[in-house]
Amino acid sequence: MDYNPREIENKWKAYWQENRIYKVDNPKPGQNERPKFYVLDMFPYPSGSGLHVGHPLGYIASDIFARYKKMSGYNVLHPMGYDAFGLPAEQYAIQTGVHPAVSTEENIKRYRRQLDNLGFSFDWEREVKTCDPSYYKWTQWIFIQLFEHYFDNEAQKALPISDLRRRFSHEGNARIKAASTQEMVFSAEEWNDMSAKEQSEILMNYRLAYRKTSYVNWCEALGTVLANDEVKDGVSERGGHPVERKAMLQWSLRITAYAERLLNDLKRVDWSDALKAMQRNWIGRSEGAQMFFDIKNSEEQIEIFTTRPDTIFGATFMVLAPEHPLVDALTTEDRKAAVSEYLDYVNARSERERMSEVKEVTGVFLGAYAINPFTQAQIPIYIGEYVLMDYGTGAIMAVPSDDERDHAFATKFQIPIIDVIDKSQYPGAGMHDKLGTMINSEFLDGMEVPDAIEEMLTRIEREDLGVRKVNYKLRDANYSRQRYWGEPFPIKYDAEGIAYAMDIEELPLELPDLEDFKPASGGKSPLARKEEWLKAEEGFIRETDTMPGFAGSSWYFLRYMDARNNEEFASQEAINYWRDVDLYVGGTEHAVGHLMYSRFWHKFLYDKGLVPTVEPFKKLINQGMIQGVIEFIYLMKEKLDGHHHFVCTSLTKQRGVTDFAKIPIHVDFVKNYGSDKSYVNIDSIKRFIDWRPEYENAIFECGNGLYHKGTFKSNNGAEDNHLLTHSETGKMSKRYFNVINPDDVVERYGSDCFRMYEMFLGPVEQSKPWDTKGINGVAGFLRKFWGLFFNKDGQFEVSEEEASKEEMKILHTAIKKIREDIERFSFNTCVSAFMVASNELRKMNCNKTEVLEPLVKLIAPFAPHLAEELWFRLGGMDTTRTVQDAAFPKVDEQYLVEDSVTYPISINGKKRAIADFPSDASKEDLETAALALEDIQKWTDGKTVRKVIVVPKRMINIVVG
RNA sequence: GCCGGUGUGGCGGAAUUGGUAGACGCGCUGGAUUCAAAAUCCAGUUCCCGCAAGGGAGUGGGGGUUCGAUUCCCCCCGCCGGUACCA
Repeated sequence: MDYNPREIENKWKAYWQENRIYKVDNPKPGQNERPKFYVLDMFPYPSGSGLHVGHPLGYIASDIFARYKKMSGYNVLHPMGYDAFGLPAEQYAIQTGVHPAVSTEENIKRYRRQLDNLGFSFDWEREVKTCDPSYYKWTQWIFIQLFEHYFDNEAQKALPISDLRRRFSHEGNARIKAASTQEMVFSAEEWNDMSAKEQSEILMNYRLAYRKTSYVNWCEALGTVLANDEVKDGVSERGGHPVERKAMLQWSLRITAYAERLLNDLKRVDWSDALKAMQRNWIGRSEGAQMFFDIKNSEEQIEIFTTRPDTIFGATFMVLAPEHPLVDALTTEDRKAAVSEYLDYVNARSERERMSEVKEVTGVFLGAYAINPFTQAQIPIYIGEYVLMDYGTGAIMAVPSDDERDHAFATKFQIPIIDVIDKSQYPGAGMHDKLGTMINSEFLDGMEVPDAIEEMLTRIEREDLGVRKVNYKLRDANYSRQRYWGEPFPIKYDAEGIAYAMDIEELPLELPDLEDFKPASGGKSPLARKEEWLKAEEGFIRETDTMPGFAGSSWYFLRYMDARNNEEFASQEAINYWRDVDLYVGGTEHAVGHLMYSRFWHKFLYDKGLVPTVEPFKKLINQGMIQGVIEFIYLMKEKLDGHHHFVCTSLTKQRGVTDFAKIPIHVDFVKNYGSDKSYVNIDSIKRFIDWRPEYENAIFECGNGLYHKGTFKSNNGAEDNHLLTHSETGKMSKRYFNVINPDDVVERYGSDCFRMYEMFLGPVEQSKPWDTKGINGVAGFLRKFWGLFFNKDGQFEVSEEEASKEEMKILHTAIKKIREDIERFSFNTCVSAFMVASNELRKMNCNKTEVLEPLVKLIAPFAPHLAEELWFRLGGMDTTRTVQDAAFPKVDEQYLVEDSVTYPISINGKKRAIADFPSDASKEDLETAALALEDIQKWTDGKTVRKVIVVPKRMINIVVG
């Protein structure tokens, strides 16, 4: 029988499903001797366009690994679900009126069908959907826990708000070191005298989930605020809409409290350096001093943060952020008009403009002066755009001699510049390098910069001018979205506006039905229009914002451990069994968003004693993107015989020619596709236009001259009906005719072939283009592999004869290679090893069970359907339900022992001969034998052999002079 | 700018601790089969010189360490990703 993937794949998919082959149990303690292994994929957002060919890359890799681990004796958790709340479904609802729940459910069905098509070993009985009330009940529950806890900086962990309340009433807050929004000091009496409202406002400063007015990223087009990681280059990551700064009352999560732990614990995880670097960057730790500057004729002080206290003798002015609270108070009468004009200018500028015009220096003098605490000099105070309100203290001491921005500012406003560091000893050092010798700095003169920094920090603390301080770029995470399709906050407000968490018994707070999904007026969520829902309880109103996309995804990996639990987010028994994710596979786009929030939530749950591990994801692999190949033709306009012709050109920018058209061409019309000689001819362009008439204009009517349809000239001027095409690698997109739908590939080649081909493309972590033709190689391999089990008449026929030593060597070489390569996630070389083994066995006409049976087990993680069919035919099903229950083959080293070794023999490092020598030959024997070779004597004749290097089983190198 | 990654045939890529550079696959060339095509099979395929035997060059460029470097070190260049008034 010929290899017919469709037939066998459908058969075994049905069998797996019926027999619940991939169901995974949570064993009772002591019940299951097998060690656990948790393999997780980042769950997808079920978008309307379905799964594309790049998605499955990571899923296939993790599926292979999961199956391999299972066959190696592990109890493997390998679940899948959907990140199902999100903006696209809501925007689709606004456009079409289709309820997000409906479209999301449809998309999920489609995703499921596509995933099933690829033969994954997911345990679907553990499926989670973040939009399901039985799931988001626990998202809400975790939010309440965050609301009910604060972060104690001494204990370096989260503690209950009730503890804090108790301590306040006994001792005030002077001795409490906790992460807080605003710093203030009160005594126990003061606390006890406060109204409930005042107390609640103070507690808000401490809660890990808290509400405050802050400048947020407001996106008018999306009608919602966005988190920092959802904004890229001043526009929204989704949709690319402009984002502006706006002060709003918002929920936030105090992730900054965990900054130090998030940074330090990166040491404990096995992630790529690139990813760790991204997280480190995002956290952005810097050490320095927080210090106060007095102001001339004022009681106020300006608090600044600096990493370079050593340069303070060069601080000749100060700059505040335009939003700084002291701006108004410090502005003198005569400067009011100028300052107000500047503030108008700043407010009118979008985030985008501010970012794109970074180089331009703007600012205005407030009229006030600060006192440099070390020189006692009066230095002018400015406001300027380049100082950001939400980093440090929103104010800086400016040292124009050692900071490019301060320098530019000082130059523009003609402020004195005092050199304080002599860098002449460090010719390569830049302005920001902490190198040099102090000058013009009184007691620091002559000191090296690092020593001067330390000396200043000590003095600042001793003289009570400030304190050592660690600052982070990481900001608290904005947690409110003015949207419908997200988790409602389990929060209600009383008449005074005090926020209360709902009781756990009341959860989930379900999202009510709506007909109209447009945002409500005043930048509010559409939920604000749903009055009966809003005022569900006497005297209380609900929060109308919903939670952001990262809420549900910050803990889903824990839910899989016990996905159907209605009493807890997951039972302690389940969590203590599965513990953490051993292997996590997903894209880099979540490097600072999801991966940071999940770690934060996990650490919080760890503080609460609810999870046993400090980090949720032990090892992480980022799969690369699968790109498309885009074939373009370039047509250049040229006047010939009074007509304009389009002329093919390989150099689009030659001779300053700008009047050309760059047309993407469907690969079906390209000859020699993928090579540098690929071309289209006129006939195929005509066919192309028949097929896509809208392209006729693009091809024949760019420019406005006359032209001859179908007359082309090649690059060298000769008449030709060929047009060279140019390939580029880029995004898969409909407009480039290069989108590959996995379903189509599976339809034609089968899912085993698709799986193996995606792996064969290259290293999982690398981005690479999809090459439509390359798949034939893998398809051919699978046919040949299948053919090993069948005779010339197409009958299944294997032999029980004992396999030869050589055949066993082929098998065990493959086992060794494939085991090692799976362990290091090198799946492309695994496929290659299968090809080598199968080619060699085919040459030997080997059909011995002794070789083929282990080979079937070996390929089972990669091509599960094919393996299952062959396993069944070999009779393996008599002992196991499925090949997945069989043990993954082990290497028997005895078959890998060689009698002889082929040695390359080099003269002065250049290979000159190859010879076989016994593998147990001594170094001396090898040397003698090598020197005796005819091919070698030719090179040594008349020369002195100075040295012979013999590396047993590797090579021999002869040095002659 | 800063941080990280990466650079190997016509193409995707392999070379795991410094030890035969180019595994495996695509593409291409030639042959077999066929009325023909597809498919399949066989052989070849880094580049240059040469009928061949053989020789030379070669892993972005330059230098270094070494008997020996794709691999280690220094400098430079290109590409990809992240980030950017972060004080």
